[in-house]
Amino acid sequence: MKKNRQRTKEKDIRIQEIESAAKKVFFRKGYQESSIDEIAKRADISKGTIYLYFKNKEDLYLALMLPMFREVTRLSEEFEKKLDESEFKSAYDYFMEFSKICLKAYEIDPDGFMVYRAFQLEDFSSKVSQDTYERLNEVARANNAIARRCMSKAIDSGLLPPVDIIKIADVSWGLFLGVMQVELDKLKWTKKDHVKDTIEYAFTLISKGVEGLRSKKKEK
Amino acid sequence: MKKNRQRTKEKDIRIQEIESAAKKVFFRKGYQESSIDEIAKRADISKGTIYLYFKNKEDLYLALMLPMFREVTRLSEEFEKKLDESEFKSAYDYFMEFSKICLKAYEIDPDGFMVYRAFQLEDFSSKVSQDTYERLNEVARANNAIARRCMSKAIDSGLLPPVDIIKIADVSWGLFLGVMQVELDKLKWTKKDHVKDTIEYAFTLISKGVEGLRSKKKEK
Amino acid sequence: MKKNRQRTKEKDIRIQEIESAAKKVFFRKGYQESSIDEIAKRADISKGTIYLYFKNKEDLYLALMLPMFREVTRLSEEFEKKLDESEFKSAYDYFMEFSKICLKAYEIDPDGFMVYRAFQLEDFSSKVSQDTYERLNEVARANNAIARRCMSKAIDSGLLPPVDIIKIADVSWGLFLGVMQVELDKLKWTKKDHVKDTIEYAFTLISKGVEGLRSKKKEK
Amino acid sequence: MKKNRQRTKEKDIRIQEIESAAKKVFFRKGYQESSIDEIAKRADISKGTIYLYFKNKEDLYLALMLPMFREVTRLSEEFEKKLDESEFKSAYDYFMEFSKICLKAYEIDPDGFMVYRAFQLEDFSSKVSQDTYERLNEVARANNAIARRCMSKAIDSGLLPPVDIIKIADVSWGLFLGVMQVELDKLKWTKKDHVKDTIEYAFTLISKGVEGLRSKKKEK
DNA sequence: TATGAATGAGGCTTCATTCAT
DNA sequence: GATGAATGAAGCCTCATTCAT
Repeated sequence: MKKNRQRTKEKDIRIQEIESAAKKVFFRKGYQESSIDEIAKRADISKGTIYLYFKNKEDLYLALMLPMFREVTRLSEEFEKKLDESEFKSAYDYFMEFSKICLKAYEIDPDGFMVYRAFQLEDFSSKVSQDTYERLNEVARANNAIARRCMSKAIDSGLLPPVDIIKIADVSWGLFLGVMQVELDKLKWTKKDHVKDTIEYAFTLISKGVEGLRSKKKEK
Repeated sequence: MKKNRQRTKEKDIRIQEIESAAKKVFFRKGYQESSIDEIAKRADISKGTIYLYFKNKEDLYLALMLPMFREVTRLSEEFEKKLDESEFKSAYDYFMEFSKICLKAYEIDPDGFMVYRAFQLEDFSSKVSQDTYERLNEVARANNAIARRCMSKAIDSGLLPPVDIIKIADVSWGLFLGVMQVELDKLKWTKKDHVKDTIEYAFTLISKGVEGLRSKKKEK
Repeated sequence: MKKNRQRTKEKDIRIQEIESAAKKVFFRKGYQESSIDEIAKRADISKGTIYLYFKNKEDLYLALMLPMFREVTRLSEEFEKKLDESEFKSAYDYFMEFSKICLKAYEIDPDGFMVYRAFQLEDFSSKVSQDTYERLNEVARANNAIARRCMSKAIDSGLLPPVDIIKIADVSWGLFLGVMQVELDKLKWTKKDHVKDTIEYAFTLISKGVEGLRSKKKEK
Repeated sequence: MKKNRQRTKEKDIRIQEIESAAKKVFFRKGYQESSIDEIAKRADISKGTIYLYFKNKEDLYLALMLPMFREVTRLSEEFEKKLDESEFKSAYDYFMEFSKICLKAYEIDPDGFMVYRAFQLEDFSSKVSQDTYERLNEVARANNAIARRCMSKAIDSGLLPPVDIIKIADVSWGLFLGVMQVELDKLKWTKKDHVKDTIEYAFTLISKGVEGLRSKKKEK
C-alpha cells in the first residue's frame, strides 16, 4: 500500500469501496475463483481491512446481493401498484413493464446483478451461515410472492388470458435470465451492448405469445 | 494385435469411467468445490491415474463438454435436414423441433449439460490452454453457424416471418438456458421435474409470438 | 526438502516421526505457540504430510496424550494387583510404588508427559472436538477411579490410616505434578537431573506424614 | 503542581485498570488466546491506549507478575522475622505459616497467581526482552534466597531436623504449585473451592513427614 | 493523551500435481 | 500402466501493532 495513504475514511465510503471492488472481482471470476486478496488489491486496501467490515468472504458476497434484491422488491411493488391502478391496457404493456423492471434492476447495479446470477448457480446452502441464507431467501421468496400475486390479478382483470401462473412466471424469469446471460457473454467478446434491445424483443414475443393463447381459446 | 485392441478398449473404458465420475461430481459441486480426489474415489481408481488420461483438472472438465457440443452439432444437422425436406409446416413445428433438440441434448447427458451451465459462469479463458479453448470454441461456433443458416432458410421459405436472425437466435438460446436454469434450481429443492413441460410451454409461446409478428406486418 | 528423499515410508514410521517432532515442539512451546510449520520442519517433511495422518493440529496434539494415558492405566492396574496380593507392607511401600508409577510413566515418554502437563493448563474444552475431548476424559476418569479404589482398599486393609481419600489423592497427584514442574524447570537451566531423587524424597515425606496421622489417632 | 500529581494519579489508575482487565482475560484464556482487543474492551478503553502504557502484549503480561512476586518477597520477609523471633514452636507451625504465605499471595491476587501459573508453561525466554526477563528473574531469585536462608535458620535452631535444604524447598514449592493446580482445575468444573483445605492438609502431612525424619534419625 | 481504522505477517488447512515404487 | 504418499502454493482469517487524527 502507498505509504502516505489516507488511513481513515468514512466508514460508508470504505464499505462502498470494498463492495465495488468485490462486485467486479466476483462478477469476473465467480465466488469460488475470487480471492479476498484480489479484492483487497483491487480496492487498494489490505486484506485485514475487509474483515473490519465483513465477517467473512461469504458475508461480503451476500451483502452485495441484498440491495439488489431489495431494489427488485421495490420495483415489484411499484409494478403492483400500477397494475392495481389499471395502468396497463394489454398483455404487451404488462410484459414490457416487467422487462423494464428487470432491466432497471440491472442498470442500477449491473455488477450486483451478475453476482446474483452467480448466486443462482453456486450452491450456497451448505456454506452460507443459516442466518444469512435465510435473510436472502426471505427477500427472494417475497419477490416471488409479489410476482405471482400480480399475475393472478392480471388474469382476474382480463389483462392476461387464464395462463398457468407458475409456468408463465418461470418462463418470464428464465427468459430474462437466459437472454441476459447470452447477451452478457456476447458483450464480453464483442463489446456491443444489445442487452436492452434483445430483452425488449424477447418480451414482445412473449406478450404476443400470451395473446395468442387467448385467441386460441376463443376460437375453441 | 488382439492384445493391442484390448488395451485400447480398456483405455477407452477407463476414460469413460473417469468422465462419468467427473460429470457427477462437477455437476453436484461445481468446478472449484470438486476435488480430483473425490472424482478418483467415485471412479474407483487412484488420483494418479486421472493424470495419465487428462493433463489436469481443467482439461478433464473441458473434455466433458465436447461430446455434449458434438451431440448438439449432430442434432442440429438433423434439424437442418428436416428443414430442407420441408418437414415443418409452421413456426410452431419449427420451434417445437428446436426445443426437442435442446431437450434431447439435455436428456442424453444431463450431467454434461449441467457442466456446460457451470462453464457459462466461470471464466476459463484465463486458465485454459489456448489449444483446449480453441477446440471448444470451434465447435460452439459451428453450432451457431448451423442455427443461423437454418433460421435464414426458414425465413426464405416463408416458414417464419422476416425476423431479426441474430435476435431470435439469442432469444431462443437464452430462453432455453434460462428456463432450464430456473427449472433445475426448482428441481433441486422440490424434486418435481417440470423441465420438459415448461420448456415446451416456453417455445409454444415463442412460436405464437413469432407468428404474431407476421400478422402484425400483414396488418401494416 | 532434500530432492532425493525417500518419498514413501512405512506409515507407522512416518506417524512416529511426526509425533516425535510434535512432542518436542509442543513441549518446548505449548500448544498455542507451536506451529504446524515448525513441527513439519523439525520432522523434515512438508506441512501437508502432517494432514495425511492427522485431521488437524488439535488432533495431533491429543494423539500424543492417549498412549501416555493408557500407559498410566496399565501401570495403575498393575499397582492394584500388587495391592490385592498384599505386596505392600507399609504406607511407605504404598507411596513409593505410587511414585514409581508416576516416574515410570514419565521415563517411558518424557515428552509425552510434558504435553500432558500442558493439557492440564490449557483450556481445551472450547476448542477440542466433543468427540476427542470425551475420549481423553474417559481415560482420565478411568485412571482416577482406579486410584480411588486403591486408596479405599489400602485403608480397609489397614495399610493406610483412615485418611480423606479425595484429599490424599489430590495431594499425591499435585505433589507429583508440582515437583515435576519445579524439577523440570530447574533441569532446563542447570542440566542437573534431580527429578527421580526429589520425587522419591517427596513421597517418603508424604508416607511418613500419613503414618503420622495414624499415631495421632491412636494417641487420641 | 497539583495538576501534575493528578495526572500521575490518573495514569496509575489507568495502568491499574488495564492490568486488572488483563489479568482476568489472561487467566481465563491463557496468553495466546487472549487478545489485546478483548483486554481493551474489558478495561473500557481503546486498543491504542494500552500501547501508551505497555510496550507490547508480552510486556503487559509480565508486568502482571512483578507485584505478585514482590508480595511474595514481602511475605517471606515477614516470615523470616517471625522465625528470628522464635514464634514457631514446631515443624508444623513452620510449614503451616509457609502455606499461609502461599495462600495469602494467592488470595491477595488470584488472577495474578493464575497468570503466574500460565507463565510456568509458556516459554517466554525467547521472546521476552532481556530487560524484562532479568527483572523478573532477579525477584524470583531473591525470593528463593530468603526461603533457603529461613530453612537454614530453622534447622540451626532445631525447629526442623537436618533436612536437605534444596530438596525440601523444591518439595514445598512443588507441593504448593501442584496442589493449587489440581484444585483450581477441579474448581473450574465443580465450582467447589477446596483450595485452602487441601493446601493445609498437604502441609500438615509434610510437616509430619519432616518430623518423622527426626524420629528416624533419633532411633538410629 | 486517546482513539480505532488500517495494516500485514503469520497461522491453519486444502488440494492439484508429481513421482518413486 | 497404476498407485498414493508427499509436496507446496494458495486461500481464509486473526490479531498485535502502528499512526493519523
